[in-house]
Amino acid sequence: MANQHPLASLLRSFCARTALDEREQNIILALPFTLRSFAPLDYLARDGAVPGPCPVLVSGFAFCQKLASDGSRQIVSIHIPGEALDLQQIFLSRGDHSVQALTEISAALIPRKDLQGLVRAEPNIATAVSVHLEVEASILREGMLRLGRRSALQRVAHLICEFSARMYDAELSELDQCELPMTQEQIGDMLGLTSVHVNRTLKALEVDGLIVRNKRNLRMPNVQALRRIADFRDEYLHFGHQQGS
Amino acid sequence: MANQHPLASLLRSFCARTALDEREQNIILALPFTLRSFAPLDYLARDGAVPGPCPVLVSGFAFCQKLASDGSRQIVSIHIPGEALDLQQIFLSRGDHSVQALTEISAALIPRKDLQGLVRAEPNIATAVSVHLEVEASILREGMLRLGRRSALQRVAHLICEFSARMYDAELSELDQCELPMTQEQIGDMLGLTSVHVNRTLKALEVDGLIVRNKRNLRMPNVQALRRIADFRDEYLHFGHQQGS
DNA sequence: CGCCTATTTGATAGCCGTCAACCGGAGTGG
DNA sequence: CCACTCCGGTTGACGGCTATCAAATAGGCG
Repeated sequence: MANQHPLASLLRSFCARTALDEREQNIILALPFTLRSFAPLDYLARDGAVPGPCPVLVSGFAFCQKLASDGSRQIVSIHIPGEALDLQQIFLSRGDHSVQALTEISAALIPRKDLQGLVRAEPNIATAVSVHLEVEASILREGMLRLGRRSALQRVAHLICEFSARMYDAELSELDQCELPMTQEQIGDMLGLTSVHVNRTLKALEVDGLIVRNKRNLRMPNVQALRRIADFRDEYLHFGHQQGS
Repeated sequence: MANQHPLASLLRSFCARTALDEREQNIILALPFTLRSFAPLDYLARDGAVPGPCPVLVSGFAFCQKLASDGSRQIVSIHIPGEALDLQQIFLSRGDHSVQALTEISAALIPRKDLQGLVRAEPNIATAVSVHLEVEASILREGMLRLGRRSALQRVAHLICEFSARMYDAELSELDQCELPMTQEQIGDMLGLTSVHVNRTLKALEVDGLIVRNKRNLRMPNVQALRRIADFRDEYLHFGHQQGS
């Protein structure tokens, strides 16, 4: 029932990290929005443009990217159902990155004015939004460590660990199994590698028995071992009830 | 006069991006804090620890870092005087990165409770804090592009451009000149390079006439050319009056 | 003066990028 | 139904950028 509301899973992730009473929860669920579908690679926001309404992913996957002037792409984040896509920019007048659909998606578009008003009027909800921003920033920092200081094998393994951990936390998959919604080229654009090398690296992980592949579906027979070689610890994802004292 | 208040430059950067009236400005200046000095490499916050009071840099430089389990370090951000160091974590119960002094610094330590109370009671100030978080996140995303998709030469040039642009915006240096407060090893830890290669790269920039070095003091005879090869555009820093509509 | 750290330079190795070709499945149109 | 096309995935050969190892220089400080 509650799970059928398009914003239910966003609310769920807010409540997991910040205490919200019933009235506040209902205010979030009462936010105005319009549901819209997007095809793969459709833009939900453009780098340099004035931000539009804030999209919340109802189903499907999306990513944020930046382009270098030589055309090379860096995917800076990937988003799973239930996540807000553009909270990063509710108060900025220009986008600093683009947001694109990775798969077919359905998104609830919330007018920025309403979100801004909510943040002004409701301190607890404002806190929840700040926590959301802080967790996203934490994931970005871990992404920098991944890009700057890890080998290709570690990067790919780490991405798999992070993605499956987030999917598991959102109750969207098992911990030892997930379906990566990206092409190998997109994985490369996320990890600072070429698609060719991503391919070789996935194969190496498979030869080592750390993953089993079937198309883009991955099974991890030994999650502990995979996390060890990836140097993955999930603290930076700030799962669970993390309200500070 | 106002510039002598330890929080004056933080307030200044808030006001540059978010409209705050005089009452609100005075509330910020009335925040309780204790001034403290730190020696280079002293910790202001530790990865995994419960966050303490929030430090605001009054003088000197600081950085945030994460460690991989093999001991290699990734510096994820560098901070200049006037910046808040740990707003990222005011609402989180565990730090996800460490904060260390880069040089001798003086910091105003603000109790987290007071900051949290401020954010709850003052919507405009809460907005200013959110904008601060969003700008920091934007810098992290550009950092990911730098790490993932740029050559060593571009990375070093880009870092110089970013640092000098931020120092210039804070009115702490000229646009074509700055003093990098980091060792070459720390620059490497920021850019995903070794100190040896940073050294060679700095030399290459100097041979190309893009920088002139005197110890750690840099002069950029041709800022435009340096920015071009760095692929640096300052929009991601969200300078100026950026309050969204 | 002597120690320690930061910088500089050289030689070598290796990870990953580049280029190129081929494969395989899905969709399309004849 | 089958040929064609296209995109994503796979594999091999080769090269280059950057790491690694090593050593020498320079500067700061007791």
